[in-house]
Amino acid sequence: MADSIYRRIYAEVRRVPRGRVATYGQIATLAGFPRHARQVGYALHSLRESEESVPWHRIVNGQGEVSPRSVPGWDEIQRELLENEDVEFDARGRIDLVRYQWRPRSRRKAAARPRL
DNA sequence: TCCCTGACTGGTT
DNA sequence: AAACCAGCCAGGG
Repeated sequence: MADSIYRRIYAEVRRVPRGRVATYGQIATLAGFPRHARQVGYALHSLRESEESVPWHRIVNGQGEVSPRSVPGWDEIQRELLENEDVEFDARGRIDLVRYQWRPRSRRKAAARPRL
């Protein structure tokens, strides 16, 4: 299995608290794999029900929007899950990362782009 | 084992 | 602003 890397990714995703979001790139960096944002997406894609403890819905893309997936309808579910956690979407369907992005260590200006 | 595909991102055109 | 392009990695046929 690919767990060595996927495991690290899931572990980081699990750290994202309710009502907050993280970006794919951010998770990749936190997991120790800078520039592997795409792998984070793949890892989440391969999630099974058995891993439902992973809050996949709290992961959004670098622009604060829910990434479109191959299966239509999923994005709506993700948005609902986030709204249930009081995460707000603007008229363009985007989340204000400055306000909602999870910042584990220090709270900085929270650039919309986590430095890779 | 080769080949294809897929929840991304940042930099260039 | 939109389209392209190059990295990046694992799993299934």
